[in-house]
Amino acid sequence: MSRQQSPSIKMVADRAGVSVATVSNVLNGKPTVSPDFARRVNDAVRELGYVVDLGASRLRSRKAQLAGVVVPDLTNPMFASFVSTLEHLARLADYDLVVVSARNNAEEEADRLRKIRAWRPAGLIVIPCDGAFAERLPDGFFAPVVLADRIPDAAGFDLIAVDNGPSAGAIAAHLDQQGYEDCLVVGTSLSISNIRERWEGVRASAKHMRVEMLEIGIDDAHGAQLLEERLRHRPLPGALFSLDQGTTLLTYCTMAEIGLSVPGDIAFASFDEMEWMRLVTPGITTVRQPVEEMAEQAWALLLRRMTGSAGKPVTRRLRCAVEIRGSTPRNPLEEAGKLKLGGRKWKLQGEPYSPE
Amino acid sequence: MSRQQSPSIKMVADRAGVSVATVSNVLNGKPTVSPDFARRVNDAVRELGYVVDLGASRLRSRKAQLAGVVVPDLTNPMFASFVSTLEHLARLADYDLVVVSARNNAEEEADRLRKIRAWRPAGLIVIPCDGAFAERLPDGFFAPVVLADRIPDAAGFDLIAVDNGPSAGAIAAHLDQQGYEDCLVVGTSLSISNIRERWEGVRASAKHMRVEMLEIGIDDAHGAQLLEERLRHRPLPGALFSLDQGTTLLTYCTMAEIGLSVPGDIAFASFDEMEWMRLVTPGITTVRQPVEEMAEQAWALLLRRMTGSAGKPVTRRLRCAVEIRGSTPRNPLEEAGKLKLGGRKWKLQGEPYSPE
DNA sequence: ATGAAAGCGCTAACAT
DNA sequence: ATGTTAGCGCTTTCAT
Repeated sequence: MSRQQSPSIKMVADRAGVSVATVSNVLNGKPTVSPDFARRVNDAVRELGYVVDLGASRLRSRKAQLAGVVVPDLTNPMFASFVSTLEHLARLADYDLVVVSARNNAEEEADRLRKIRAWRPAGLIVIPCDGAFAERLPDGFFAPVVLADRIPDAAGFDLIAVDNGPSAGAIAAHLDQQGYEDCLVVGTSLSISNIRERWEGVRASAKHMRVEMLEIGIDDAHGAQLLEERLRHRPLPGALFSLDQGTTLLTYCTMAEIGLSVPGDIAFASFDEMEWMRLVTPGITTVRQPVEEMAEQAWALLLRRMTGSAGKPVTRRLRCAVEIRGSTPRNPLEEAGKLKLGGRKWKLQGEPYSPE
Repeated sequence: MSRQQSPSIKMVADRAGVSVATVSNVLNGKPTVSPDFARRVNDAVRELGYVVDLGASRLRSRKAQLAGVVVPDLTNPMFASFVSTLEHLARLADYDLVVVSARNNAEEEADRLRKIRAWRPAGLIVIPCDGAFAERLPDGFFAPVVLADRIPDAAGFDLIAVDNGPSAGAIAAHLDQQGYEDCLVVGTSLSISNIRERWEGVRASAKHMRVEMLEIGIDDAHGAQLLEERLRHRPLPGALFSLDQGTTLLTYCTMAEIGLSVPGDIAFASFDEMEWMRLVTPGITTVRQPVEEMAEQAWALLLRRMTGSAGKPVTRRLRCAVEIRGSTPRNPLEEAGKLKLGGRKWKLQGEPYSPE
């Protein structure tokens, strides 16, 4: 197999019998080319299978039309969906995208962030690994950055996230109204802004219900152990609310393993929707995040910056949908006549809002 | 916000008081630079936050160190995992990756394939949308291409896939041994090589059991209708085997909607493992594909080609694991004493093999 | 060991 | 309307 070279603009020019400038003009749709020349160029392009060299083109024209995307983990369906939507939007705007995953590792994120600069992107969309993102951004990063999903410790970035607090609060209020007296809230770590906001939301909204937070960390094995200890301890809380995808999976499996049935022994709700949640019986009550919309807003914010808009960093929050299912029924243990609310389906909807 | 330029090698050279050639030599680890100069250069690099411009570097050095990856759909967890593994491997080999999704659309795939040439990748790993892939590859594509997961109609590519036939056959044999007399096999379309191979595998391995193929296409709404029609028709088959992820989801929901219980009314098995399959009760019997290994092999094959290895296209097949769960119990309707086999857990494992 | 200069493929300014 | 030429940021001879 002989490794051939890609044809260059020079070869196209020679074959069409014109100058390279004319080829470039045809390719870039400059209106000053005669139809005859244009045809000859297009023929040559087709015959050679010529495609412009983006690297060279960008180098010379100083036009970027390239954005970078950094996510914590591509195998997380939420982030995959985020990236997929961005890809679509970028294509519509005739931008290229360089996508990298930090593989859930802050060091690797720092490395990717450094490396991605080598592509000279016109802008960056990042879902940071954790709040310390700003420290990992190489200083003197010259392109605009839009952060999504997770809130960094440091200000100064355009930001798009969901309304973690109110949404988690809606679940807590629901459990409250269903008559549960205590709720175990489980999440990886309060050092992650999302988890912190959700926990605060729960605390603010649980009127009658006692709430208790359990941080299980990122290590699944250790987390499962902590969780199992708590679930074997008595009294067992009436309800369990898990604050992120990984924790939900771990929790659901752990409960099954130690023989706790949902909702017979314990009610169960989750932040983050997964497809199996409507397949199991009963279905799991969840908060569904508007991932596509988050991607759209992130792209809109970045595009604004890349096309030169200045001004103070913007923060936008999107509303989530709360999906009430069978895993959080009216508390059967509750004393009769105590609370009489508890609808079957809520939906927080309406325009996204900007807190400031 | 003043949009600053990224620093150039020239600025580094000026600041360090050396020539650009020396800076380049330091950056590329050439051994001929004196320690003193190297230090001055490194200091300047750090102070300016300089990162090489990959576009310019690649243009001049004619070194690629860049591979393209095209998958049908990033939101499919299997493909996401494939990409994530590739990303890791590429990084280890100091390659960059350009990842694009065809968004389940052959036209878009063709477009991305054309577009990705502009990056001048040294090679391509593609999971094609369908068998007609070769027609969509621009002629005169100058880089080596490795195809994964799906087999194209035309030969001439390095190929890595799973042993669809034997694995699907193992499920069919299992159902057979469990005493089911007829099995409805459901998949999107036999025009997709995977589905075709799986169906052939089923046909070859079902000894006593009658098998029937239902193609439901890629349009979910229409597919659900076809499936519902068949499932309302009597006699209902004793077992259902769904051949791909999308179909499995659709099938499982449709069965639930029309009130068929698994395995009470019908046994159920699926090709492709999803996380919820061990969470529902009973668990779903599945074939689990070795996605990571497929990515590793794909990368190994491509790397071989990119580093100049010639020779005939290679085809490799990987073994899948068959996971027997509660959704395919011994057939309760079966006449006593007819068949007495049916173990609880199979695993096809061992070295991957190459059929030729 | 270091620097000057050429040139990768392309676009843009300018000349014709 | 077309061609000529300079030069984007970098690496690589080739002098020194």
